[in-house]
Amino acid sequence: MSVVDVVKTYAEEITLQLNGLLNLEDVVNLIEKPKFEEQGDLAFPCFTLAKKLRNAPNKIAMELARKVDHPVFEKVVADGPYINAFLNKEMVSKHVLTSILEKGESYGSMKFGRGGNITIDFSSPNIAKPFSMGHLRSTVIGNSLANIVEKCGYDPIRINHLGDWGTQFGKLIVAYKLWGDEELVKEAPIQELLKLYVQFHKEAENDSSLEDDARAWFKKLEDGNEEALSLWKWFRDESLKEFAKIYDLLGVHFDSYHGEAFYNDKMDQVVSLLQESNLLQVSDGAEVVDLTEHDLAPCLIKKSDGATLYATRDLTAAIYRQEKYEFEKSYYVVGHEQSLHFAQIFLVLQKLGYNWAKQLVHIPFGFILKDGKKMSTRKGKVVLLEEVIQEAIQLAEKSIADKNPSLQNKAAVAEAVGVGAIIFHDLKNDRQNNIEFSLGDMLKFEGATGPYVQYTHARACSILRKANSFEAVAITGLNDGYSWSVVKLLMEFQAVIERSFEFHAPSQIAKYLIELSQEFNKYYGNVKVLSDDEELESRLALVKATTIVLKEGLRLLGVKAPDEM
RNA sequence: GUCCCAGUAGCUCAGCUGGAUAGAGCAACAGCCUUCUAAGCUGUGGGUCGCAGGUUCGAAUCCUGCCUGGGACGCCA
Repeated sequence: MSVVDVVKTYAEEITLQLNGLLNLEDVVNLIEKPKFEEQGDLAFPCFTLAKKLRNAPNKIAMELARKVDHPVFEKVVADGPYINAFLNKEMVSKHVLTSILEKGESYGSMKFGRGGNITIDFSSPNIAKPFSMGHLRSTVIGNSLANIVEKCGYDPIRINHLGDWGTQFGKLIVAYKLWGDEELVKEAPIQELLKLYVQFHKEAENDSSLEDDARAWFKKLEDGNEEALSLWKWFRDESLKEFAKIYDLLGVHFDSYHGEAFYNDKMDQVVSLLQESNLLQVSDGAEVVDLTEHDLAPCLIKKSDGATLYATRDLTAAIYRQEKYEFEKSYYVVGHEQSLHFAQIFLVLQKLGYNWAKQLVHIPFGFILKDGKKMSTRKGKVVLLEEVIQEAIQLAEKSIADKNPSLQNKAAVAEAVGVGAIIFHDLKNDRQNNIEFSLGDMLKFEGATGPYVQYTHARACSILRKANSFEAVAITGLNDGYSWSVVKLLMEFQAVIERSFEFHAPSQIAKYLIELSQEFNKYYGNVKVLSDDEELESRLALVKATTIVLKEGLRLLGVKAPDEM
């Protein structure tokens, strides 16, 4: 049983009394959650009816409330212009708890995706640059969306579209040849390459010929020049090793690491396709697709020196992915600053006659700001993710030493808590918000945080461990207000997942988990679970069901839920 | 200049497909561990929902204009 079921029942009962004035769907859409606990569990506002019947909403509510009757409702009352229904706590909680225990971690799973593929392009860090806080957002949002989509019955294809191609490599090669040192690079590849990259931009401010050299070297790379290629490969390998450490810590994996370079030999076809379709125009020596009819700037396909651009690769990648995966949807979890770029390539694909272009979705997110401004790699202004993660883990270790020194496998728990804090901090707010970088906020373990949810889960697990035996056979349902608040939230789980899918919003789940934790902690503080009476089994069922939903919800965010902490 | 995103409590944010008395967390203050993990719970104070119009029985929510912050706007990605 879920909210959807009880809402439907309520709507059916109301519709029955309306003689076709409103259809079932209208009524379902009108039903809302009352604002205050004492107003009941479901509310139906009578304003629309008032208009149709030309009668006062309060009167209509009074009349209807008298007529609606169903065993699942304890009572139905008129409250001003609303008809408020109070659910039968015992009956509903019995159903909800039994169903969660039966389904276990598959509670809340849906099948509407019917196994269709959804490709998710996320993380996509740039080779030879450090994995910054900025990439964290794409990584955790994309990873969570993959989990959510899977929970809805789709098959997610996790794609790490590595930034392993482009003029930046020309810059890097120039910088390395001018100032680089093989030994230093071998010792600390990412730091050293970043230094070279930053130095390049500094020197290029006074010497614009460097930019020309960089473009030339990138052209050589694209044409298969051996020296360029071997340097490129070396930079790439070293970077991937570094990234693997981070992904391991975050618990993220990919189905494909095909980055930009992978499409290098596939772009010609796409360019010819554009030509055949008469979409290409020459403008200032570059080849572009004009988009003025859509009020957009033209999409650049080839530079005046014949080298390709970002758009060329993304067009090629989209076509390749459709051919290979036949996706039903294709997500791009990429920063908000690239909105124009994606609008352009989606339009170009449509102009090429691809119907599936409608299934492409750019999922933008806000920046991580430093002092109110976007962080810039070019100036070396980055905060390294790995350092932040390590710091979080150390803090978690300290916390454990302080609060639970006898804990087993401390290291694993500290990692789960530290990493959980960072992931949760990123996911709990709307994607679109810019975030001012704050180490303090990320490392907070109290209040609305990942560790708070994890802690709630661990507490609940602890009760279950202390219960002598728990067969879950004698669940009779619960009737008190504290457990009811928890049960009501438990039955909303599926609806929350659906909403997070619809809006590509992991934050919906994070907010929900906070709320569930708060209600459970109130319950914990007010009700003694382990006391021996006839409701013991039902209370244990509530506790067990809560652990299931908390753990599964955290999993959808990519956060672990230790049994003890 | 054009376009996109945002503006809600001291701070960080929910609420935004219109509905009842605008909510959390942090910070401040005051309580609660001989009883299931105090990373917790309870209480207090704190708001012209950026501003001005409009639509509506009803607007933080929808529309228009303006202000503020961030971003994008051709050879970076």
